[in-house]
Amino acid sequence: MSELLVKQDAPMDAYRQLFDGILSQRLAPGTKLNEVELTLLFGVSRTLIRQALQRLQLEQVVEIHKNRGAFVAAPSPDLAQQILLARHTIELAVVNLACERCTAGDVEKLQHMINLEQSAIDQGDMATALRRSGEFHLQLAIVARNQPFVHALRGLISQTSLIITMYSHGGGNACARDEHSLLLAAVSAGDQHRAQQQMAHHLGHIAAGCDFTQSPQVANLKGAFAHLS
Amino acid sequence: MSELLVKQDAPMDAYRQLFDGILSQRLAPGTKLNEVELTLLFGVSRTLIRQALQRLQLEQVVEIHKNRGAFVAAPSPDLAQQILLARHTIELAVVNLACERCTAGDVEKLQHMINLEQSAIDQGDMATALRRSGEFHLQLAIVARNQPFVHALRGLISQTSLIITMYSHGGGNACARDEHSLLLAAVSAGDQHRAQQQMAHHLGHIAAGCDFTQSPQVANLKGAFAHLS
DNA sequence: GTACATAATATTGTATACAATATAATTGAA
DNA sequence: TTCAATTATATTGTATACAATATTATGTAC
Repeated sequence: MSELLVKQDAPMDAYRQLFDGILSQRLAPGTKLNEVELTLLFGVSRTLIRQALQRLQLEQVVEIHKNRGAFVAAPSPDLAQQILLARHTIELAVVNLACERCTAGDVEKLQHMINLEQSAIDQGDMATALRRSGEFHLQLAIVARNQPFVHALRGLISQTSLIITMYSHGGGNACARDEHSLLLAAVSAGDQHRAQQQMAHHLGHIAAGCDFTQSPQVANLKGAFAHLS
Repeated sequence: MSELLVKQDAPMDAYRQLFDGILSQRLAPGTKLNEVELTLLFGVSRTLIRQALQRLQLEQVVEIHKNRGAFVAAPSPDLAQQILLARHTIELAVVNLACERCTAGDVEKLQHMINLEQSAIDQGDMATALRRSGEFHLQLAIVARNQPFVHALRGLISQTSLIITMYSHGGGNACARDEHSLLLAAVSAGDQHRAQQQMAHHLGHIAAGCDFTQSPQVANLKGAFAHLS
């Protein structure tokens, strides 16, 4: 009976593996995503690989250059700031709605996600923590019951992960748990003003932890040097 | 020499034809989009048709049901209101940025688009007018110089067209030209407060022109009845 | 005639084959 | 050696072939 639950959705799997790889920082910004390599890695044909890549492109996590191939996105400093601004706008609206519509069940789920994020931090797994942090924010949009916001935020949160990878200098986001907890407290209390303040403060921290003045460190040379060993 | 300019980007063409068809209301919400039919219409293989359909799906203009096929999206009343709310939030932010960044060239381009929209109205071609109206709003986001907003609005504007097709009862959007002109005046003057007020008023008109209480009129039965004649 | 079961067809899902383009390697000349 | 031109290779773009699923049609029992 359990075998029935292992329904393998091949196209979704390829997409999700790539997505997780990027958000877990195993695939650095700028990395070339060779189609046949991915074929061998995931055991599906190029058709599905290309489907996954196109989807990731439309989420702005991957860039596809005609006849050149797909690359993990590497947002410029200018674009990065556009992304953070857009996120700011949408998340303020989201948290506002969430205050109105958050149920007891929602609070429980959000609290659970905070705990998961914290346990990743405790284990020193910052990549997982970053991914979980993003999932918390996305869950807020789900609680807000606005599908377009969920859709837009999915891309923006993913891109934020790339931005942090590229521009953040260290421990600026260690305080995330407290901030998420404070945010959840305000939301579950239905206090829109305080929730928006918390969200603005939280997103401000992310931006403050980044340095956009120096050119980004695109670490895609790693693979190019690997064959010399 | 002119032949060189006719560089046919096949995948984009298929996408654009479908997109225009939907936004010009030639393809009603709920219409089944048969892949081989589209193959014959556009003269490209199913590969490119499926690419275009996937892209339209990610813009939420098309729904794809596994093993069932693709359909022109038909947002429910609930989803429709989520879409209009999201659009409201983003367009207010956009118009705010546009006030700060609008150049003389931008004003000229926006004015030109208003004129195009008006000429379509004058000719009684409301489908084209609706499409041009959407292009004006999208151009505002371009003027705002925020790529994520452009990206999100592209989908939201397209979906709004579907919503108007499904739920709007007639001449509610005839006043569009005046409103766009007033909006442009405020933006080019850099008057953020007035521009936001105009935008809110304008989007309010769209929502006011719709009736979400009665169930939507999905006109995809037309084809089903055609063979009886 | 209706309802169900079964077979035929149509449609979508995935993999592969071929074409077009870009990248890398090789050769030759200055 | 260095640069350019050319060939060879690798990679992406598109079309087609086959597999899996859904839809429709047919037939039979009641």
